[in-house]
Amino acid sequence: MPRSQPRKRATIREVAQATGLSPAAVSYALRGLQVSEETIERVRQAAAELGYEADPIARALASGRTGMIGLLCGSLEDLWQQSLAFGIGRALRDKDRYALILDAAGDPARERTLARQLRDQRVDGLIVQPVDPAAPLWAQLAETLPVVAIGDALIDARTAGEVVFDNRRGVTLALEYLRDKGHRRIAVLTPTRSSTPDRPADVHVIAEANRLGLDIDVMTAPHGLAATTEVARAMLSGASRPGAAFCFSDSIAYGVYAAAAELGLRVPDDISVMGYDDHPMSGLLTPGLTTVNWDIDGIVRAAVRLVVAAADGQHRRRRIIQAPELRERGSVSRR
Amino acid sequence: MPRSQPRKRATIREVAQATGLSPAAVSYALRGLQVSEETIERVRQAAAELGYEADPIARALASGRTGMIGLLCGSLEDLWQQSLAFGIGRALRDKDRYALILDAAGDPARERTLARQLRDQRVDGLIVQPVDPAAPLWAQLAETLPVVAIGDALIDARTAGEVVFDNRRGVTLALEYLRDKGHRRIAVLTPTRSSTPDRPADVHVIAEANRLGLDIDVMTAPHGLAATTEVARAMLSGASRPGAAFCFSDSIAYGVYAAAAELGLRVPDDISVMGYDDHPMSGLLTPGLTTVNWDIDGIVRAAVRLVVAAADGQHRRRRIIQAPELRERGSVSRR
DNA sequence: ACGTTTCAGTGAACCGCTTCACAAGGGTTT
DNA sequence: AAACCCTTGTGAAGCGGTTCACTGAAACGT
Repeated sequence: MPRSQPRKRATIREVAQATGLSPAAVSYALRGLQVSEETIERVRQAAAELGYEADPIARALASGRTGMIGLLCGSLEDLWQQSLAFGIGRALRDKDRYALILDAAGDPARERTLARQLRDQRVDGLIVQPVDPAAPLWAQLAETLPVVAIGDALIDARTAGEVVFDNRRGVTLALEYLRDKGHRRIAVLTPTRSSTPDRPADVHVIAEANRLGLDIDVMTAPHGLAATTEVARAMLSGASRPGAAFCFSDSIAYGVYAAAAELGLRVPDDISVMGYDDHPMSGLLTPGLTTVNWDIDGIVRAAVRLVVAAADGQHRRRRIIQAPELRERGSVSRR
Repeated sequence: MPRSQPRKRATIREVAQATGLSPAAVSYALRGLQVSEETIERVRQAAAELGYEADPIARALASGRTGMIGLLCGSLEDLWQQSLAFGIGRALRDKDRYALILDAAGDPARERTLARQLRDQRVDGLIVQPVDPAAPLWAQLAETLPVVAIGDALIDARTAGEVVFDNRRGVTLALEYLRDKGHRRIAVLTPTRSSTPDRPADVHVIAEANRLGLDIDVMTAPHGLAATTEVARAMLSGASRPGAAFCFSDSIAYGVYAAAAELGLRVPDDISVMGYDDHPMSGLLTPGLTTVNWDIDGIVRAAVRLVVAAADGQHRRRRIIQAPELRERGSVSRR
């Protein structure tokens, strides 16, 4: 049947008419509630014939739920976070839910705006990897909406769950490894964050460095390969080049590789590099990037499980701690 | 002011009450329509005081528009497509619009379902990188919704615009390059697609190979580094290893690198590799991946410009052809 | 035989905004 | 002064579902 005009969609009222039922009955029937098996079948039939499918927007307005889960990423410029977002999107889809993915781009103000927007969009739950975990907004949101935080778990609120990176452990792993390899002077490259300069991970770095008697020099790198490369270039061509660079994400480490290549320096002979994340590409570089591995699949599963459970009304409120592992490849030399 | 209860949001009626206007007037005022400057100001004031913000869902239901753009990706497992999706998301945000990103995961059936869902979500426009460009669905959708296609531009419909990859040219570039390097026996690795086996790019490969007198062997690789590596491993350890592998995406080429490393083969000495896309990581590998570069920023800008223009009612209906460039690095050896 | 419970289904209000048709008032034209 | 327009604003009807309070009939217990 050719359909010259984009015929208007069938509404619930038309299905009601076709079946001789009330719209209410149809509404119930389609959700398998309240009505007899027989009616359900009859309604299904009619709906199929009319090509009826409930309008998600109208449904959202009336019921206050959308079936969507908001995903607010810290910065999608980071490749690992891209993978994470993609993984969560896929895991949600497997649970018949959809992710509304937004990117705070490292900006706390934007993060707040987007979080509100997500709430206004009536997402049934929110997974957030907060740029600013200390924002009071999270507590506010968590009162009305299941919020699952991924990260340093500093959200001081009744979240529906938290997937916590044991960054203290991750940092210890990395720094002890570097120390054991004989490194003392270490550049630490952390992602730029407009606010929250005293992010726990950074704090751990400083504390651990003190404990281990390391001489660290913290510098921040904006997101994006080009920007990171620039920072790395400055670090590498400075008067006194450190022996090792500890990068707070594999993406940043990639920038160090790029800068080193430009300057004709070799990894790890001229500069040792450590990453943090373990992105799939890290194993492909030459030399392979030695890094701190977080079980990304585990994180994805945990976050999705928590948020979906909470959205379905089962209160779990669990805190799942992610333990890191050192993934030794070849980017750190003995000194 | 402490807010123990998550006080209900203000509605337009309350703003109307506060200003002594009708809800209609408030609605107009907030959008700067129909009413006097003075009233607009007064309404703005009151809205700010009440913390009023229009409910996007109600607005969508009443007006039929959401401000969102749907983005339907072919397969987000591909790193280049991840970058593309991320880029489009960011570009849209810069235009005060939001992307609803969905992933067809290479499955035409899923693609159709998701496309319909996007339409039902009342997206104002749709950017799609179709898995199955021949599906009649596109024509249907395009009648009621601005659709911008990215890819081989085979969508036979009144799209709002198309960003076309000149794959013929890209393939020619790659294969001529390989021929000039003295390669004759070439493995071609293309992404698995459940349907549309005669994708134009593949067709071009065959045609060009014939023209150039190359001996090609086409094999398909599922998405994902692990799966790709497996296919590459089979290719590399087969009885008669080809001299070069032409991979239809950089992601696939990464799999070849991985497999080669596993098998102790060197790129390019034991196997030459060519990619297609030019993902940022390709320059960081050792050796750098020689590939066909598509201007990803240009694609992002073009797609976003077209879809936003169409969503705003300006009919452009342009077809923008993307010309590829050969990016020579070190993964192909002279034979 | 009668009151009570359960089941299947109904009607209407509502979710919060937009938009259409129309009206009141003031300014211009003829 | 009548006729016309423009501007600013109103009232009410949607948009397409959900949900609450309720009804009529059948089933049940005694």
